[in-house]
Amino acid sequence: MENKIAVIDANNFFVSCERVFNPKLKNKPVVVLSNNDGCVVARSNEAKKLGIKMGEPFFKIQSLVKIYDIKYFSSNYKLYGDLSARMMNIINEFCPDVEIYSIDEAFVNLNFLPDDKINDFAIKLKKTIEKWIGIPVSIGISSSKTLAKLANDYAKKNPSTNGILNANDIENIDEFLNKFLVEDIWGVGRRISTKLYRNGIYTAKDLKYANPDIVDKIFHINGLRTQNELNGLSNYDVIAECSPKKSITCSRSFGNKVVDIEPLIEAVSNYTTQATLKLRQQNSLCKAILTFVSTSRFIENKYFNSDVQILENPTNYTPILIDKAVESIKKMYRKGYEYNKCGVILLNIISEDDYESDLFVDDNLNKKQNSLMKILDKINSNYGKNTISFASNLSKQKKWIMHREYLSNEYTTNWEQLLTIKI
DNA sequence: TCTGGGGTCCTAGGACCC
DNA sequence: TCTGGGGTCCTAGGACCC
Repeated sequence: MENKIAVIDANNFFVSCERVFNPKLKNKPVVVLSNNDGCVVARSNEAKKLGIKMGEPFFKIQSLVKIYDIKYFSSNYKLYGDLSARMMNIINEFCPDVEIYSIDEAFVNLNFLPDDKINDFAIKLKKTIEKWIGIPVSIGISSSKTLAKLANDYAKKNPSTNGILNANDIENIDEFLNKFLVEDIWGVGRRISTKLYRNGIYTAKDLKYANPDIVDKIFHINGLRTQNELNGLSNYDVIAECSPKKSITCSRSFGNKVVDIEPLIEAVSNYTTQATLKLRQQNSLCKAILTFVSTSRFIENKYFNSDVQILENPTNYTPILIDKAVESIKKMYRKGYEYNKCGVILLNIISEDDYESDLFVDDNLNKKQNSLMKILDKINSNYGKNTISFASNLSKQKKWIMHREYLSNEYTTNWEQLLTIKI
């Protein structure tokens, strides 16, 4: 029996989320912007047709926005995160093994179904998601993740499929693969594509039959895996358990340029607070913290620096990590630059359970710190983020805070805003 | 004026050891 | 003073994903 993997992927997810609570946006060109309203990160099909590219700076499309009356929104991650969770719950009700791959995408294992039930099952799943939460999805099915992604891609772009394609049903799979350039394949980016083209490998079909030695030379082990997957041999399993993060990043571009050290310290303290909360939520400790500062990439007077601090003992205690990050900022800060971004990355993450306390660690102190953090997390989760926060996070004029001028309401997580919906 | 954020995996090369 | 080769660990950087 053939292996059966499906990938379920929301169409233009952020835009679709905005449309759920604002039906007037239907059939109109809509874009969603990145933090600070900088770039376009999601586009409706109508906006795609106008030639707006993924990642395009918003200021560059101003004239298009006016001419075509394009609607635009800041990223509303609370709303998108909530709708994503609902979508994943529905998928989970249908399938035992679900791998949540990204905010809008999941791989599922369909081997529990007989072959002749697959298509009806996919239709039902798609309809249920659309009916219950109003998000349109596409479904691709095949014997490997890579082929399922191609099937999904095709289903999304070709209305005749009704948004679902089971590649296991395709009679002439080579003909199908010949429709895709190598750069359309999951795991093949721009750099590798260029090298493949230079070697005469243009389409997915070409890569399927390419000389493995050449593939290995330019694309290494991952290339060979992708090649296997194109041949229908699954090299990437559906991994249902969500594994703890191996690194946790928190960084933002600033709303305004920053030249003094104080706002940098304030921002980095804030980001460290957010990152350590995530660390505690997955019951982990980290052994190191990397802090970085940078100016814009697009100006002459550039500066980038990063600094790693190894911790004496693994920890998830916010004050210790803030101290380290602030120390790094002080070390890296240079006068005369216009900073536009800083951030922290928690590294060498281990599970709390795996940490056997060191002979020299004051175990009592550890326990006190732990319970203090738990109380703080609880209060902040019950009474709102930043009900209690750290001294270095407090300031009246947060110059660095990001702009989100065109934010929609948090309809699903804030009931007061729910009442403002106009139908 | 205005150009995102958060991840993972792999490789090459250096340091070190025997 | 000369100096091989293999193994391991670590880190920086590259490439990719959404």
